[in-house]
Amino acid sequence: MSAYKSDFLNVLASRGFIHQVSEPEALDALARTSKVTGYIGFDCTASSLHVGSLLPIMMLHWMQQTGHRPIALMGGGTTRVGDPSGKDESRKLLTDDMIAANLKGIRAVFAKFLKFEEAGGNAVMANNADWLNALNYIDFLRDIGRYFSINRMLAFDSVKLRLERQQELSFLEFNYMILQAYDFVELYRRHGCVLQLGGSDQWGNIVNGIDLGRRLHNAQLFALTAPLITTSSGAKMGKTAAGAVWLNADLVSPYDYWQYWRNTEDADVARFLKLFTVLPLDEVNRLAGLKDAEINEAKKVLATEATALVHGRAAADEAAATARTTFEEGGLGAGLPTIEVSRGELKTGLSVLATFVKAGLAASNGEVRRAIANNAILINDERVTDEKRMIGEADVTADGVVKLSLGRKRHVLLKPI
RNA sequence: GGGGGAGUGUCCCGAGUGGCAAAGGGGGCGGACUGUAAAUCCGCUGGCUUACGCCUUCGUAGGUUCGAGUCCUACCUCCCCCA
Repeated sequence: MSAYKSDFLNVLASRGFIHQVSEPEALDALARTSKVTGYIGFDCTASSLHVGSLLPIMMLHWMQQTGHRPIALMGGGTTRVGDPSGKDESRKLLTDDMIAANLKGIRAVFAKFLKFEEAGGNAVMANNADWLNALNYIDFLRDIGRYFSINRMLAFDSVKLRLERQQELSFLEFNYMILQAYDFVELYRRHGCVLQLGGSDQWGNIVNGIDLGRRLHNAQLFALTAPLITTSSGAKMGKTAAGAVWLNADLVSPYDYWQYWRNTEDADVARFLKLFTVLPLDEVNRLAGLKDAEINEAKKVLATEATALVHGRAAADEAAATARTTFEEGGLGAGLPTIEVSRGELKTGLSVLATFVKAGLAASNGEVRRAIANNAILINDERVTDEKRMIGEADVTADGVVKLSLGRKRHVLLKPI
């Protein structure tokens, strides 16, 4: 199904990771005969990566699995500049403290997907602040800047779009692509890295690095980009009403993470199984063949496997079990999100409005009121019609909790302590 | 430096004659139908309030007015034309 001879490109291609490759034959040959070192840069713009970043991480994972060496590059330096690619407006400048904190949050995720030295693997974690922060402006301009043509930079999409839409592009951001190109070359020097992977929007930035490598060291470097993943309905991956689907457990619980994947649209199941799980393709194809209601089985596998990658097998199984008792048996899943209240408060009685807000199911009392009017509020699976309804000790079930539901999908347990 | 235009509901786009909590989309949430899917239809989509109502909101700060998103002044930001 794919024309590649190397395991590396074969696996990526057959699982749907490849959008564009520069000089595919040469890279294929290289990957067949030697250990390739490749990297992806991750900017530290938030305290956690989200589902959107999963695709590049999976590429690094497969890279290592097929016998090569992945580098996860933290953008400690480039985040101080801000990548204009795909952005309509300038990003707010992050303070160095924020960047440092974000970097810390992001870093931990990689150990789940890659084997670093401490785990007996060859994966490398790097931070471009290590070399970018030390640059001297004049030296940099003379050594690197001389190779960049403004004429050509203006033609890059990330720049062109801003100019065409008459949106501000600061000189600071304009320099991002130069720094990213420099990163590539620096990693080539330090680690013999010859491949940069990334999302399709990174193509231009990566190609710049290839050019620079050729000019400075006569090196042959390669680019490989992944397609932009949207759902079949065209929505971007990883955004829900509650916000981004973060990978860190303190931001999105394994249960909610599992639910995110469980609710995948039918048309996306096969594609997502290939991209976001490590199941063998045979198994993926079998699951993808399921039709109609049976495809729900495939969705559960997708949810559990995807959750296991990020949060571990135990958490994934627990999320699956919670979902089963909650949705299929109509019972109380022990793993549902839980909030605690004192018995004293419960004895006095809690208002429905305040409690649902406290449970995070609604943002304001008004929202709960509207939800009640829409028949969306349930206590112990019983519809609430009176917004003055109080929650008291009598509502505590035999399981020792009160089940709060917004609609049929979102549940929170209220636990007296 | 001169002339012209723009900034709207804290997700986005976008209408707005002095009576405006502010049209219409998209997105999101909920309901019906289903399979925790899609499509479709319906409802909701500033805060507080049982409610009358009160409060906050149209770039910022003042002003005119019974009343300002709308008119006036200054300022900020962006865009276009001229220099």
